[in-house]
Amino acid sequence: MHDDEPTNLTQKVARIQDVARLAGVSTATVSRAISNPGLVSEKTRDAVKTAILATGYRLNQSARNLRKQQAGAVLVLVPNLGNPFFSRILSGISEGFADSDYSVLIMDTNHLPTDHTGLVDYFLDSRIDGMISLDGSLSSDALSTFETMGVADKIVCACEWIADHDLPSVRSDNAKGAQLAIQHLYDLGHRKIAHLTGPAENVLTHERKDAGSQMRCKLALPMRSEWIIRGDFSLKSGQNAARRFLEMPVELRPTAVFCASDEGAMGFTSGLLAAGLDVPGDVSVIGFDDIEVAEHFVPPLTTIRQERREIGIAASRLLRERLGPAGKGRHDCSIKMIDVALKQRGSTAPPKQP
Amino acid sequence: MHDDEPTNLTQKVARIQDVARLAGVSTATVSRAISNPGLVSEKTRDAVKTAILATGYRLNQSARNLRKQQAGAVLVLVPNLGNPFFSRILSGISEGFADSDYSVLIMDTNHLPTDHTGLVDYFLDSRIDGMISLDGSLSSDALSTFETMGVADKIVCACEWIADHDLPSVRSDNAKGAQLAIQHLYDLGHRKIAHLTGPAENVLTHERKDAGSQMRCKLALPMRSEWIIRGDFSLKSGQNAARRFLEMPVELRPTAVFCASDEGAMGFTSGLLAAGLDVPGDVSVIGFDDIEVAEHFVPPLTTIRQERREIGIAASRLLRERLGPAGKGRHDCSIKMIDVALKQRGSTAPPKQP
DNA sequence: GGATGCAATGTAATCGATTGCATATCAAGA
DNA sequence: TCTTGATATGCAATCGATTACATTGCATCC
Repeated sequence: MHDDEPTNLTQKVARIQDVARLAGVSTATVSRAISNPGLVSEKTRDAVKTAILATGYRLNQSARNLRKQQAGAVLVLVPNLGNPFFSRILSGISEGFADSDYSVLIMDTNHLPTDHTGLVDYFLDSRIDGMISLDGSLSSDALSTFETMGVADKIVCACEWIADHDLPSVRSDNAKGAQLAIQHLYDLGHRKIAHLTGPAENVLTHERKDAGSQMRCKLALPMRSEWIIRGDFSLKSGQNAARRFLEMPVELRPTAVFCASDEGAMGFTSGLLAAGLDVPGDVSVIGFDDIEVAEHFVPPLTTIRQERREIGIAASRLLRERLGPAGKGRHDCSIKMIDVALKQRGSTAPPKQP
Repeated sequence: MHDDEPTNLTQKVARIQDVARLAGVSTATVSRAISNPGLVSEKTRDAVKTAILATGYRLNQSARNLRKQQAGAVLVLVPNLGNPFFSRILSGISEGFADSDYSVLIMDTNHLPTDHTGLVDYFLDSRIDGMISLDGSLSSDALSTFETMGVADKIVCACEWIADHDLPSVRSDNAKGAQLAIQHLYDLGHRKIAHLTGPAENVLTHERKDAGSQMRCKLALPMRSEWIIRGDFSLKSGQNAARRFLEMPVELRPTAVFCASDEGAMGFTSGLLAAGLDVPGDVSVIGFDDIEVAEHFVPPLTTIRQERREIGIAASRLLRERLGPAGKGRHDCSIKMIDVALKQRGSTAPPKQP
């Protein structure tokens, strides 16, 4: 009695029929006026436009999707939503799809069964048309399932990519980033430079470590195996690394550390500070990523900036190309490289005794 | 020539027709066997099951959605995806919908036009059936638009809620959290306790501040206006607060600070440490949220734990109830309160001179 | 004037599942 | 034997848009 509103129930939303009737044309014309305006005369187009406004018509996506045999959605796979590194990429992706008819689904692979084979069901159930994976650790099983089901060409990678598979991908110029980092430390006068790596199986880990090593080699810098400290991108692994660092005999300690991630760099720095060392006074630390907190860290973190929003936008563009009518038979392994830059802040300085 | 696979093109995916033919029944029966098994005899059910397996049939969600006049998706609004606080809630929500036919869309309100009125289009375009808002700052305009379009009863709030509107919501027991925090500091011997607030217009800010003040009042603790420091939940605002703290004459400085967020607490702590003070030696700091990094912070942060995954799960449950056939006419303003707990770690200790 | 071609529009089939209504079957009760 | 009712199933309309194909109108050219 107090919340019966029959008005809302009887007043159905307008369908394309209603628009057509009001505009004095057929539904086909209305449909064309909406999604292929070039095919309709200007007069008719206007009539349709007015009718749409008058009826408050809104296109029913479900109906369109059924007829067009599409899902109207894409899925984004994130290794860990709790990692703030991914947020900007996600917003870039959202932005990239904002002017499209695609909805963007986001899923955390952390909370998925480790066998990602089930993801193919999303395609098969026509829930998604395409996929962007920020996770380079998709199982090989999953990949081959995608291939046999013929959906592999609707997947693009961003940030991380999948070794031994030629999915198109968008990535930062990790090698250049590592070079910039080493070069920066070198220019400050550092000669004993350590590296805190990412997790063992990660593609980024190798890319950054190898490029860094090559650079040190090129600059004829000394290298010691203890100076490669295993980490996993996390704050905690950075703290562990600090412990390892402090265990080294003082004369063997590096004067600077290039960390494969900002979180690792921050954890490492915290660990050193807690032990009474000064950053950058005693040790210079440089990170990788330039996440939001990096510049608010104490000391503000020198790091390699990844243009995360750019990556997201580029990935969405890439996927949209592939999903569009043009990009059917494409199997070229395109790689879109996004530039990186050194952000010099307070965590790096010349060494005490050069 | 090298990647022509006509097999994949001709071999259409099975439709319900194909299953029906193979099982020797009508499509109606197949449909019922799938979504309302009780209506079908066991023998038929088995036959259908075998036929589904044999054909590799997968239900086409678009078709079902069109017929059932639903979108098969829900939208989650997040104030800021870059804030790791939300990740667990999101995974709780995902989990809550995992066994349903709903897809979960995630959207960052940060990157949306500030007038959220446009969100109603998602309903109108039949792209979503419901919405969970983690953002308490939805505009009043948007809310009334939702109401006039009759979709307000398909929205639930989580974490934050919307003042002056009676949307159902799931939230932590913020008042209890504030009380626990103050009580903890009191038990340690602190009498001069400051509070670092959240952003001014936020519902959580008021809830936590007011409950904290009441508690201090109840414990007959002194209160000074400088001891309420405005913040905005962010790391940076915590650092600013540290600056404010250090400007106070030493004799007026509180011995403990209850921060309305972990990020704020961490920023505040960094600021103090950078100035040479010790935490908890000189000042005890307690946060709110228990985000992942809290326990890896140096010192490990004492905080009020919110069961974020629980919140997400409860919110999804609440929304599913509302979307189900039963929950149509419900307009009760249900509030589901999730319990909080004190996590005692290393950032709080008895004051120096009690 | 008639053929030709293009532009604009209409007709109606189609996408694939769901479901109201009708029907068939069978057991129990009168 | 004939109802009656319950159970299981089938028929066919339906959801709302898209689009292949057909048609119309009109300008152009020989």
